[in-house]
Amino acid sequence: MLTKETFYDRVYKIVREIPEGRVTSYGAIAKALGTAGSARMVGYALRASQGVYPPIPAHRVVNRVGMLSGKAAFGSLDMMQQLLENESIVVENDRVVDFKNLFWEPNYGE
DNA sequence: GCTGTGACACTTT
DNA sequence: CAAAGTGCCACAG
Repeated sequence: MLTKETFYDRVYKIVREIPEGRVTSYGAIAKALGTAGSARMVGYALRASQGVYPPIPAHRVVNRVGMLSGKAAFGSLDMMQQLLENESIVVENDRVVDFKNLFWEPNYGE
C-alpha cells in the first residue's frame, strides 16, 4: 500500500525513519515521494506533525544547506538546535556543520 | 461550512 | 545567475 496513503502520511513515515545523528532535506523527502516540485507540502506536513501522535522528529529535517528553517515551528529557536546537538550533530549559525556528511537519504519503501 | 489534500511563484542560499 | 526551499492558500469532499 504505497499509493493509497496520502502525501502527508508518507512524509510522516519517512521523517520517523531518520536515525539519530542524521539529517535530511525537504527536497530529498519530496523527491522520495515523487513530487520534487512540492517541497512546500513537506514543510506543511511537518508543521502539522508536531501536534499529532506519534511525535515526528522534524528538528532533523532541514533545508538543502542544513539551515534550521522551520525551527520556529518548535516553539523556541534554540530548542531545535539543542535537539540536534543532543544527537551529536554540530549546529553553528543556525546551520548544520558538515551537513552533507550527515545527510541521510530517505529510502521510502525499503 | 469545516477539514483535508495538492501546487507554483517568490525568496534565500 | 540558478537551484532549492518555503512551515500557506484554495479547491474539493
